[in-house]
Amino acid sequence: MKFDVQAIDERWQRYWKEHKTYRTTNDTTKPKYYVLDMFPYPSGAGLHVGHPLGYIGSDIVARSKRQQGFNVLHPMGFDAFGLPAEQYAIDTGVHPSVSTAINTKRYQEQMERLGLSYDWDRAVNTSDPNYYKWTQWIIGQVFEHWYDKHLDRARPIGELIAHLEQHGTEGLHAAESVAQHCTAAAFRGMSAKEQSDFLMNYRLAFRSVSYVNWCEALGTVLANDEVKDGRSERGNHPVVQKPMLQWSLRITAYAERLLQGLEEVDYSDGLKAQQRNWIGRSTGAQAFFDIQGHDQPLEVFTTRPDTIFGVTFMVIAPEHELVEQLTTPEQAQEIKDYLAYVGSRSEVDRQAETKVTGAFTGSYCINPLNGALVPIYIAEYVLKDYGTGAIMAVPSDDERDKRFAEKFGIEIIDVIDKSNYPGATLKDKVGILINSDFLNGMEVPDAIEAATAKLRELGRGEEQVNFRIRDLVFSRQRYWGEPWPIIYDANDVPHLVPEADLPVELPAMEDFRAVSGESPLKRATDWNTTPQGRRETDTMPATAGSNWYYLRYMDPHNSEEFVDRKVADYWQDVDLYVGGAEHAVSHILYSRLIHKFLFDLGKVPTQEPYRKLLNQGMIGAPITSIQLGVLLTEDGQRHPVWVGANVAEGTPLEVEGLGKGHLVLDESAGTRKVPLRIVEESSVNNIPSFRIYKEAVEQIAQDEAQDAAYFRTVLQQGSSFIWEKDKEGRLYLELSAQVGKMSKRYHNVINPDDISVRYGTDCFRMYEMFLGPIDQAKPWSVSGIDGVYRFLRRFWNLYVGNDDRLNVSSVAPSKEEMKVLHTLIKKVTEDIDKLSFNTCISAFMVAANELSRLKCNKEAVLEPMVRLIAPFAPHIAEELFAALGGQGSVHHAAWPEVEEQWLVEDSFTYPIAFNGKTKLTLDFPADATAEEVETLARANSGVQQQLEGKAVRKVIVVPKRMINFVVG
RNA sequence: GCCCGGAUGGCGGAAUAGGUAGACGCGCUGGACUUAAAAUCCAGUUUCCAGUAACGGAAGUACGGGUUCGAUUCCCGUUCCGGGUACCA
Repeated sequence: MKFDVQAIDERWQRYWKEHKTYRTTNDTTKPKYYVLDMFPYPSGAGLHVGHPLGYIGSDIVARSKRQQGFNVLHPMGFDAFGLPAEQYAIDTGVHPSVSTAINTKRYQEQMERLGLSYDWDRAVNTSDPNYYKWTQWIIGQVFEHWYDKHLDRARPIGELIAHLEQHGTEGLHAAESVAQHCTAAAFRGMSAKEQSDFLMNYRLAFRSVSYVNWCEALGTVLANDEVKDGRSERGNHPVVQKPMLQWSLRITAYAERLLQGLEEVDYSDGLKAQQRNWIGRSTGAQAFFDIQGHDQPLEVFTTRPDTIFGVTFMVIAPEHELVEQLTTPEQAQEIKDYLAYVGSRSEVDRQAETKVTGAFTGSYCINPLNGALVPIYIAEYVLKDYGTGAIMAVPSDDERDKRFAEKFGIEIIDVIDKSNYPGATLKDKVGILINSDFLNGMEVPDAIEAATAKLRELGRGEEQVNFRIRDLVFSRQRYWGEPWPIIYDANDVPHLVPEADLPVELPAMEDFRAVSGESPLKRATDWNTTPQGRRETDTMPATAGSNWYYLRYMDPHNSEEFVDRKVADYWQDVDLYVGGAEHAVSHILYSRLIHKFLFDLGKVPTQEPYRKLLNQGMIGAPITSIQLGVLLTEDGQRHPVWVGANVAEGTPLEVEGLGKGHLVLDESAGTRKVPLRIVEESSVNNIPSFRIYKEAVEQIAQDEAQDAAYFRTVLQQGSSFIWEKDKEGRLYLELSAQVGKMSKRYHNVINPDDISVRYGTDCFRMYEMFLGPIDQAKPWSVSGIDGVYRFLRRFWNLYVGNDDRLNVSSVAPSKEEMKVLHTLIKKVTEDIDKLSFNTCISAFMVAANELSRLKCNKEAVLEPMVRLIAPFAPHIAEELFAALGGQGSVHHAAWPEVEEQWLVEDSFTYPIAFNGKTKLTLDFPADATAEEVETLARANSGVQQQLEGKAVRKVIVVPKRMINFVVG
């Protein structure tokens, strides 16, 4: 048996496929364990080395749980709807379903080569009609439900209609977009369209106006990703915020439960904090300010009602519905200009802005507690969707309000005296009220209560809980997504497509461009015209398919239901969910929402989908660039040339054929990305250096890879190369480099394939795990992979002699050998549990080093080690397991048990510290008491030497830890 | 801007109920084996000072403070890097 990693990989991957080694049945007699990876979007660049980091980690857990006797569900699938495939289709004319199928196939092959133990029979694809039928069904159910705040759950819309018909809105406690009131008679008297519009205010999937990035020149809505500095990334056209009628999901109805649910799940504190902040619960008060000369009051939400006597202006969002009415003729131009400015600003820009901007409407409102006249401004720092889109500004107690007041010359009234709280900032809710009438002398918390009570008493406000989270816009004017299963009748009333008619499949189309903001589906008139009426042409966002996919894996072929309740009762929830930190908020939050909704429908047994969550860190790669400079020759000619990144402006240069001159770096100079694949990395005086060699540049001419075509066009931009010579005399150029995200557009995607082929899959797997803690971001580098390869070789040599024959002995192992084995079993078992895979690899290395040193080839030691390494190196483990006579697959063999008897230590090495500094170590019996240890230590000559001439003030002894003499 | 995370030798990292900082691996240096190279094996490798030598001395976990007999670990502040910021997935 040879250590031929390619042959071993191939043999066992074939075996697993043929024997369906990883098939999972819904066998309810075994305890279940569900390990899930976030499924990938199958992009054209293929799998990169960052993907497997999580996949390998979860695979190790899945395999070890399988060996521990669990029925393990470990599936994989594809999040196949999305923007890039559609953009690619627009660019190339290749239908998204075609490119998606190609990419999906490639991803699956790549994953199979990583030896991941997925049950591919359960694979799902969100763009498959058999899958998205159920996405449509679920979202349809969301449409058919409303939220009862009393019972705290979703209820069928029919029950709401019944209530409205009998009682109107009297006694109704429903989650709603705006406060609505009507009597039973009034409701019954409405037309079908009026009733439908009335109900939209309550439906959990509803239509309303929201803002989108509108690009007039492209005639389409753009993703935030496609907008840079208020302009489209493609074509550099202006982008404005435009209101559009869109479908949304009422996630706000579930805000409280999404917050509470965090208590019962095992996510990191940081992640929980991010979710909490996203939900953003705050307690405060609503307050109504009458507007001078208007009937309607201005409603604000404030967390600091106590500061109401310090209100010297009001700010409403530029999109606030009252802006037009409040703008006086004198201020009309100023407001118009400001609105134009705001319209060009993205939300991130608006919130990130440190500069204060705003405009006065010309109107005033009246402080309900002291009757003061307060000017009303609009400003971009107030967001339309947060609270009521209006704030009462207290410049003395809020940083942003203060800057605004200073800029616009508005009065500042101090209302809080913080002199009793040294070091307290404006953010701290502490102090004594001043200049505040009946609140004077109160502490802030009491004043908040008193002010709220006063507002309530006057009928001008009430205590209120507010959430930062906004309803989730769920419409896209795009082709490549699930069509909304909605048909509008002749009265424009939306109706859900009946379950029997699902899925609503995408029509065959060739042109996917959106025109004048309408979905491309609008042009598929054969498809969108039905006897019942016209179809909704908006599609759903990519999150629609991904927020419930973990349920489909449980029962992937069920044609009656998205998942059988009995099957869901068995699998319950995901025990371990592994995926990128970039999904930590939105994806997790949205699937938690859908899960809770399905729980309300009685379709799933649990309140939370993911019991434990692990975010793997991103793997970065160098983004390398070559410098294009200008050679200004003595005759005044300019020649574009490629120069090393280390060559400075003004350096004298000479190029054969062009002549002498010097380097100029001006606006026609710049840098161009170089495909990382053809770059050589080296280090000079321990400083990493990236170079492109002349050979690589010459070879690019025949290179057929995609990035080669790109690079050929780039290289034409320079007429010559200013090569440098390395110590071997090879010609190269120095490149500049920074570490960044692996992405096709940086040409720095590193594929796992080449590495697996060269070193074998097991080496690649162990190397990725050995890089460091799985949850930390790290740069990719292959330096060090040789060390892992050498380890595997050494591990193999414990079993196999130089003659390539199995060489194990049945002789009973020594105590020392058994200690090595059981130390390893203990460490690896514990560390898998802690998801600390890098330290598992180190432990294997330590054990292999020890056993090599001991020249141990005892089967009683080596056989359990094969079962222990199986989750990490599944191919080599199978090979050795079979050679040792194991039956079946090692991946179904039992996990080794720790026998503590081998781990007992007789003595402990104590560090002896003096004033906290360790000076020497001494061995004492492991069972010695603190007093005995101190006596033994004091008797030691080395200790006495240290203590000579010094007074011992205190001795601290922690048995089996350390000893510290405090001297002085 | 706001929210979250991170920072330890030349490099990836190890060690937290606070108790020997640098396990393991890479790289580098020297040696063995070899005609030679590769592979393999052995030794050394935080920095500075001192030294023929030794269980020699000092400093050291991004930076500045604090708590403690003792801090990489806990607390306060700062800097830099990464992720998210609601239509990339």
